[in-house]
Formats: sequence, structure tokens, C-alpha cells
Amino acid sequence: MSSKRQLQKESTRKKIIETAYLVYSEQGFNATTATIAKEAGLSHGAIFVHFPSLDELMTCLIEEFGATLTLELHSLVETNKSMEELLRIYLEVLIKHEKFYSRLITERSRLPEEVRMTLANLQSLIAHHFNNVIEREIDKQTVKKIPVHMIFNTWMGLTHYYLLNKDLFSPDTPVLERYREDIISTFLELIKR
Amino acid sequence: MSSKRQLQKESTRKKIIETAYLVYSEQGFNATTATIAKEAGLSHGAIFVHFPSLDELMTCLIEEFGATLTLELHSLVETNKSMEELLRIYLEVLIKHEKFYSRLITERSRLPEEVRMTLANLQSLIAHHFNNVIEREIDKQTVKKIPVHMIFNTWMGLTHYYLLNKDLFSPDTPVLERYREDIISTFLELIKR
DNA sequence: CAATATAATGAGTGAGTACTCAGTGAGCAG
DNA sequence: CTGCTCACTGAGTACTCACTCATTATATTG
Repeated sequence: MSSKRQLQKESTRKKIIETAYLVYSEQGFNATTATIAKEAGLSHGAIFVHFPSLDELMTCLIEEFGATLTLELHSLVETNKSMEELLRIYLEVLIKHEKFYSRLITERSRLPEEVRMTLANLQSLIAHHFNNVIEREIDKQTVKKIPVHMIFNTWMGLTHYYLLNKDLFSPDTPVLERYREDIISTFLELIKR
Repeated sequence: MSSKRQLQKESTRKKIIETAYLVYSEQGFNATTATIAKEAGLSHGAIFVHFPSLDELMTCLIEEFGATLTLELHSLVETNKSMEELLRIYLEVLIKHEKFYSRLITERSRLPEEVRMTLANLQSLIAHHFNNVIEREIDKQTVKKIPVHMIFNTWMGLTHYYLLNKDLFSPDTPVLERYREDIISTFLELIKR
């Protein structure tokens, strides 16, 4: 039985997480709990009614984000996707969350241990999907015979490099959107036999 | 005329910068001024006799580091180096400074604006040297015809990816040393025609 | 309509940290 | 030797923040 109170509580909690996502996207992870509360139209103390600590709030936020990403990346699993399709879907999803995702990787060192764990798990999930496709392409002899994990690392390195150096590459507009074609075509050209 | 006082002052200043390098290498850039002072065997206030602010200290530190790296990377300029030699020298130099360098890139978001500028300049210097060699190799048709800056970005992306994820790849031993051969051979294999 | 439970408030607290400044003593000039 | 200079000291200051808690307003229960 969901009373009015329960609903209210639930919705406030959601509001806090959503606001945190937005505030962190804009200001980075040194944004204060006070800012989040204010943006959410709540008192400062309200945060701690719903989350015992800031770390806890961050962990919940990243877990939800991870779940969302996993869902959106779900089409990567379909086995008859080409390499190019795979890369396109992957970038498409990242572009949708670019601001937040790029904060996550540029400021990873500030995040609590547990959050970094969650991120690492997400990454290995993606690796798994990628590796399937890469292996198939190697079998088909369309891709160079290089250890799959190295191909994966090269891809991640390239995309993260653009995200991490956004201020050099494209300070005002989203980097991944701007360089999507460069990134994809370079990578495809590199790995092809 | 260098009086005893002047010499003392100079040596203390040097001591502070050297200690900062070591402390930051070990603890990261959230190490406090108090820690640096203590490690250097000085009072807390001494730091601010030599540097008006922590930002200033960091800027001096990174400028010196940049100068050192540039010097050590100088052999990259020699024009008759092969691609592989180039990569080896580059990694050799980074390995020498791995702890500090990896702090620089993982915690870049914490560094003062000016420091990030200095880093960006260093990077474009390296890019310049690389691009010369890459262009020559493309002319010799030993390397795929891909825009030189994209080849450079792929290389930087790959090495930085290992440094940034050191805790996943190699929590206890230096990453670059451990994966040097993997990184070099993968990259060479990828770019070769 | 009480009586109780609880979501939310916001001024307050304590911990951490860059930076200050009056004081000290070793060097140095006259 | 005397008085001044200045590198250095370290307790103190100012400020930021995550987190607390007595209080308030509102919902729920009987």
C-alpha cells in the first residue's frame, strides 16, 4: 500500500538523484550537496534524510546510470551486427550522456571506491560484447589478427582520449558528436586486414 | 654574489619542489601543503615564504617537470629514428616518471588552469615530433594512409588508457613497464600497411 | 478530532586545509 | 660588537563542506 507519504518520499529521492546527475554534468563532481539541494528545490538537510552520506548518494546515482547505459547498450548483444554498426551504437549511446560520462572519466580519481568498482564492472560488460563481435570478424578474416582485448583497449583508449581532452579538441560543442566520423573511420581502417 | 643566505634559500626552494614531486607521486594531488612541508623537514609556513600560493608551487613544479621531460624526449627529434625506436624511447621516458605522470593525467581535473595549459603545450610538442616520423613512414608506404594526427591520437589514447586504468591492469607494479611490449607490438601491427 | 509518526527544514557543528603573521635567531654590514 | 635583515617557525585565522538535530508541518491512525 503506497500512502501519499511514501509516494512523496520516493519522488523526492528520485528528484535528488536526477538533480545530482544534472548538477554533476554541468559542474563536475566537486559540486556541493548544498548546490544539489538548492537545484532540487529542497533544504540542505533533505539530502541526508534520503542518503546517509554523499558517497552513498553517488553510489546510487552511478548504479542507476550504469543500469541505464546497460539497457541502452543492449542492442550490442545482437550477434549479427557488423563492427561498424557496433561502434556507431556505442558512440550514439555515449553521445547521449556525454557530459556526465566525460565527468565520470575525467574526475574518476575523486569518486568513492565503490563507484569506481561499478564503473569497472560496466566496462568489462561492454568489453565482453565487443570481444564477441571482434572475434567473429577475425574469423571472417576482415580484421587483423591481434589479441581481441588489445583491439578493445585501442578503441576505448581512442574514445576516452577525445573525452578527456575535450577542452583541447572541442571546448564548446560535444566532442564525440563532432569527431564521431573521424574516430570510427580511423579505427576501422586500423583494424582491417 | 651568492651569500650563504641566498644559497640556503635556493636550496630550500629546490627541496620543496623535489618533495612535492615525491609526495604527489605517492599520494596524489590532494596531498596537503602541511604534508609537503613535513616531508621536506620544514615548517608549514616555509612553503609560503617561497611560493605565494599552492597553485604557484604546482605551476613551478609542472614547469620543471615539463622541462625535464622535454630534455629526456629530445632524442625523438633525431630524424632517422624508426617508428619502433620512437615508441620505445617515448615509453622509456614515461616509465621513468610513471608515478608522477599518471597522477598528472588521472587527476588533471584537480590541477589549476595554468598547469593544464603547460601540459597541453608539452603534448603538442610531442605530437610534432611524432608526426614527422609518421609522415616519413607513410611516404615510405610502410604505414597505412591515415591522417597523422589520428595515428598520434590512437597512440596517446592507448598509452593513457593503460595509465588511467592502472588499478585494473596492474595495481601493484608499474603498468607501462609490464605492458610495454603488448602496447608497442599492437600499435605497430595496427598501423602497418 | 486528538495523538502519533515522519518528511522536510535550516541554523549549527566539527573537521579539514590554504594561508597569515608576530616572533626568533642566524647571518651580515658598518 | 651592535643593530639590522631575512629565512624560517608554528600557533592562529578564515573559509568550505559534509553532516546533525531540534523544530515544524503534514499525513496517518484510531
